[in-house]
Amino acid sequence: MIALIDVNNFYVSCQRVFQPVLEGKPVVVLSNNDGCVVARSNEVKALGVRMGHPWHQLRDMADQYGILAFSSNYALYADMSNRVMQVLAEFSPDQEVYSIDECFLGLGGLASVYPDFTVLGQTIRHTVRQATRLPVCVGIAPTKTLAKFANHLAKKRPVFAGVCDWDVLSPASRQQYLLDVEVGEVWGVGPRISKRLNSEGIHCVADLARADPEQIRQRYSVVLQRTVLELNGVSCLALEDHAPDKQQILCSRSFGQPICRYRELAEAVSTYVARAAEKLRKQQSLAGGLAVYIRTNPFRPDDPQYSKHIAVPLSQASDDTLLLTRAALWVLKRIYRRGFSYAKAGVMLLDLQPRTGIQGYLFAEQADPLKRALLNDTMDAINRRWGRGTLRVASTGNNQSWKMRQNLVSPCWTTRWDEIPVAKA
DNA sequence: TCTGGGGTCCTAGGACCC
DNA sequence: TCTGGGGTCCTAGGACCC
Repeated sequence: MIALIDVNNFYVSCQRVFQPVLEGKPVVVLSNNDGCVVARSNEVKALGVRMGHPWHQLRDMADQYGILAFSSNYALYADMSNRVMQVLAEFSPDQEVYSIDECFLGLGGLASVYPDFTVLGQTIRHTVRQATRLPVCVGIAPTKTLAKFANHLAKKRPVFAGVCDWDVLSPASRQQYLLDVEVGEVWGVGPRISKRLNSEGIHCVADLARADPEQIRQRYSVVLQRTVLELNGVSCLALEDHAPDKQQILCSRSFGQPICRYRELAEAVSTYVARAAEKLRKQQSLAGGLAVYIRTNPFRPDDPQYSKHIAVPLSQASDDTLLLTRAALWVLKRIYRRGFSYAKAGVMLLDLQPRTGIQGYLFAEQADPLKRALLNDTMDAINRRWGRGTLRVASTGNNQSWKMRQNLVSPCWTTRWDEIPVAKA
C-alpha cells in the first residue's frame, strides 16, 4: 500500500501560517516577476480564477473581490517543505519526495504497526498541522496512480474529511467515483491525451480503467498503458526512495524589464550560470556541456521577434563557475543580435556526470584544478553563510537593472534572522 | 506596463556500424 | 522490374508533472 500526502494550496497555505489574518480570504501567490497566478486559495478557485492566469489581467477582479496577492517566496516555501517532509518521514522508512508539496510513503509491511490506515491518515494530518500549521490531505491505495486518485477524492469530497483509503471503499462506491471523475484528472493524463481519449469515447476514469491495456499501448504509449494497469491495482511505478541526480540543470528568468544591450544580457547570463553551477556542485556532478538561450517577448507580436539557443560541449567536464561563465558568454556572443528587446534568458547545464571517475584530459586548460575547486567551495561556503551573491563573478554586474520584479514579497519568516516573526505581549 | 520556472520520459527517424 | 538484415546511438519533438 502507498500513501500520497500533499499540502493543500501549498504556497498560499505557507503565507497563511505566518499571517493568520489571511484565513478565509481570497489569496493568490504569483510566479516570478509577479507574472502569473501559481497558487490559489479555495476562495479564489471558487471565483473561477484559473491556474497560470496572467495577474495583470486580473487586477479589476482583484479589486472587486479583495483578492490579496503575494510574490513567490521560495526561501519560505522550501523551508516549510523540508519541515513537512521531515515530519512525514517519521511515519514510514520508505519516502519518495515527489515535489515541493507532496510525497509518497510506502506502507508495505506496516499493517501491524498501523491496523487502520484511515486512522493513520488522520494522525498524519494532525501531526503535520501541529508541527507546521499546514493542512494536508492523504490518499491511500495499492498503486501510485490510485493513491493520487484517492488523494483527489480526499481533497474534493468533504465526506472523507481529508483522508481516503481506496481499499476500504466498497466496490460499488469505487465504481461510482471512477464514473464521476473526468479522465483528465488522472495522474499522467494531460490536456492533449484527454482530448484524444474523449474523441474516442473515453470520458471518465472508469472508461479508461476498463480499456484494454494492450490496445492503449498500441494506440497511445507505454506510459498510458501503465496508467491503465495502475488504475486496476497493478503496480507499474515503483517508489523511489532516493532522488536520482539531475540529468540537466536549468536556470532561466524573465527580466523585470526588457533589455537590449549585450552588457546587460551578459550580467543576467553570468548570474544564471552561477546559480546553475551551485546546484551542480551540490549534487556533486560535472557538466559535459552547456546551452544558452535568449528571447524577445512573444506576447508582443508586433515587436521584432528573435529567439536563439545554442548548445556546446565542454572540452572537459567541469563544475567551475569561472570556466562555465566563460563558455556561456562565448555562446551568448554568438547568439546575440543587436536591435531586439530581450525579455528572457536561460542557461542549461547538460550531459551531467558524477564527479568521481572522470577521465583525465591530456590537454587540460585549467591551470590548477584543485586550486579552482577550492575557490568554488570557498565561494559556496561564503554565500551559504552570508547570503546568495555575497561573493560573485564581476560579470554578474552591479546594478542588475534586469532583475525580476517581486513587489509583493513577504518576509522570509523562517530563514532570516532579521525577518523572524516577533510575538508581542 | 504587466504573461513562470524546472524537470522527466518516450518515440520516431536519421546516421552509422557490420 | 527487381536492391538485406540486424543492430546502436543520438537528437528533436511531444507529452507529461508540479
